[in-house]
Amino acid sequence: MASKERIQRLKEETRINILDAALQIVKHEGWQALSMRKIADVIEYTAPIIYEYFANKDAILIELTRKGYAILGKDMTAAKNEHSRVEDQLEAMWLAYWNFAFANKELYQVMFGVQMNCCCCDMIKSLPEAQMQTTLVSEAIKQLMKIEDINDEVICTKYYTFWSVVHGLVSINLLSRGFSDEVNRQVLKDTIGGIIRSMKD
Amino acid sequence: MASKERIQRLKEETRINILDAALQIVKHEGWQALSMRKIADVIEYTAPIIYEYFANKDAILIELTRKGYAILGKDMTAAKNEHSRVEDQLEAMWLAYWNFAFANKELYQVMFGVQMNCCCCDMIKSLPEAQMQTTLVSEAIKQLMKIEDINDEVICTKYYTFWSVVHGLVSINLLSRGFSDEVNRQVLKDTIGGIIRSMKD
DNA sequence: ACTTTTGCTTAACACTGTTAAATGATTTAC
DNA sequence: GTAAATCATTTAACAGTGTTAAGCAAAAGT
Repeated sequence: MASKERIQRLKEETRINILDAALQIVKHEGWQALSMRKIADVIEYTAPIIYEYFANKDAILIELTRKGYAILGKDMTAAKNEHSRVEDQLEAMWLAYWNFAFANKELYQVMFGVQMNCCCCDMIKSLPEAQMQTTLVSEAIKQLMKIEDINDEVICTKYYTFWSVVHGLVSINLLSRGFSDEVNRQVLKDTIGGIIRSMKD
Repeated sequence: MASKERIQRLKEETRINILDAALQIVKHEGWQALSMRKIADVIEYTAPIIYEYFANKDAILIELTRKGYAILGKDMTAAKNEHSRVEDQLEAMWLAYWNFAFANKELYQVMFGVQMNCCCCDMIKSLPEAQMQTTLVSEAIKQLMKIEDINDEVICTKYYTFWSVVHGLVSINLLSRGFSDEVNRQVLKDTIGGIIRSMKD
């Protein structure tokens, strides 16, 4: 009767193997290349047995998402516990978030839907249409800052700050993580206003 | 010999039809549902003729990306021209960016790679693992703020602001739009520091 | 020893992007 | 006006995708 337990353990092991295989494939070839048959190849089975462990491909992605959140939670908790002042805790937590994203790029991508569905990543920078945005904003920043402070890197930093917060807000909303319009408008106004103020003095 | 031009015009028309059809399908069924055969169905041709106009599916996405940048540039320019003070111009431009994203959700998604590859959007909120992050940060925010200011909505706003800027930074970097590590660290530190300071007074 | 269950594979379906060959109409050449 | 060549378009095919159903052989239960 103990063999039942051994079998149960083996089953859990292949379940983990499936997840590991999926992550391994994604790390090597990207999300686009992940397929049931490739996972099966890695775990040395055929594709249909995966459906004994996961309802479908989405279920695998969801499980990896959960895994990601678990690690992120752990990392942020650890970061918090390394500091006593709340300010430091807060800063450390977001730094942990940042570090998590790059240490677990693939998990972050599936957790928050960050990925191109075409190979244009590096090509976009060469699109002339894509430079209008940068130019427009950079010009305004230049005009707003004191002459003695004008410095390409600081303009870049300011532009980047604007873009990050707006893009962050937008993408969180596009993935329907539903904050109220009230909150959205508040954040948008406050943050942009804040950055503008920080440039004037 | 004028028939050559007529034919040329027709060709350009179907080129536009392809792009329109693609966008239409995506608007109705999402990026995941976009296929060459469906595009062909809409323009009332068979799939292979699309390759007379675009090298492959990616080329269509890239073209839509360019279209998106063109609209975004136009919108931001118009927003700028409606104001005379540079501060107002800057704010209006980012508001235009924000509005563009929701008025052209599908274009924004392909431009900046914002999309889930599994249907977990609304389900994620119910993941217990996903709440750790929110809880941890919200706790810290609560501790840091004056007692009389504690208010669920303002905590939500602050949390959201943190998250937006960090997530924005992360996703821009994950799509390899390559700012230097120097700039990244600067933005991260400054912005987080700024938000923390804004909570203490 | 016979039956049932289990573990796994093969085969299939309906899709996907993409390419090559075939077809049929239109234009060009003589 | 007829023959040749070009053009637009389609059909067929290939290799891949997620997913399901049927089959099969070994193990387990009786």
